[in-house]
Amino acid sequence: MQISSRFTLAVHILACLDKFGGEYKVTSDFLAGSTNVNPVIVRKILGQLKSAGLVEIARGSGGASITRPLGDITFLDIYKAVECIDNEGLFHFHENPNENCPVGQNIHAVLDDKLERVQSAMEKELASITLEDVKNDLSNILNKS
Amino acid sequence: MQISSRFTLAVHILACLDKFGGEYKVTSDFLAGSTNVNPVIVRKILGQLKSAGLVEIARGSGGASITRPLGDITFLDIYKAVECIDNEGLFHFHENPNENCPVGQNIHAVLDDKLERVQSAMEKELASITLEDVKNDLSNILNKS
DNA sequence: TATAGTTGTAACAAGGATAGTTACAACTAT
DNA sequence: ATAGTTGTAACTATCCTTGTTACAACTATA
Repeated sequence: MQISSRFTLAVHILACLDKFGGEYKVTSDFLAGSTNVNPVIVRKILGQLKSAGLVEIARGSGGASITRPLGDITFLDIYKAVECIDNEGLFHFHENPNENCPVGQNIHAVLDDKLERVQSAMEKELASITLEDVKNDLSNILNKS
Repeated sequence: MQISSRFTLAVHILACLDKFGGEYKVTSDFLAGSTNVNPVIVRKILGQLKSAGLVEIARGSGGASITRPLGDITFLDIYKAVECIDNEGLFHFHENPNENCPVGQNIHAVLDDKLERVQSAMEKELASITLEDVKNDLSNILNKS
């Protein structure tokens, strides 16, 4: 099971908003062109980013833009915005282990803290990367060529 | 998107193999009873654990057992055994970003090392937990009651 | 050797998520 | 008033997960 492409798509979109925001009006059609993804999908993701407060979108006239300094937007912010695992954790438990079995009765309690540690490790790393890093690395590549 | 319940199920199964292995013949039906999951699903997971060298299964007569000391089986071993992400990484990329766009052309190169870091952080944590930990924590709970 | 219990696997179905697409009302700068 | 854009509903195809039935292959043991 993989994390959906909405995440990389969202990063791609945000990178475009930064890169082209000054020069062009960045609409869902514009972004659909760069990502090669359907404009409606782009709008859905933009909507999620907006709900998370990461972008604002001009109704009617069109065009989106980033609301915060790039260094203040982490991959964790983006991940949480587009990946709908609100109350659920990263791991999916089998539903109804047998309460009459000493293992089945306690497996949840035994695993919960361990799975929590794994999820935290992942989120900590996600939180250590910002859009600023993406911008810098992209600039380096573009300047070389 | 969540990691499938095959993972927690596999840990549950391995915990049962250790707990009941001396006393009972632990068959897929037995395990289906503790996990409350269909015996065919149990057999599939046992098959994956066998392919990974973590268990051996008695054909014909029935019953499975763990092949290694519990401290030598990490959550990462189990994760890799049951989660089929062989060549693919944890993150799923959108397929065909526009090669004519400076962002689309380089987004993959820019993100790859960052996503790799996230995946490594998660796997490192998975590798730090063993079935020995599960056994100990389970014992502690059972002794208290 | 015949039997009974078990494994391995195929085949199918239901359910949920992803991703694509069309369509259209609502909105707003010009 | 218009033209371009957003937000959203509705529908589809596809994939993955999980559950289920069915049955051939296997082996301990009676």
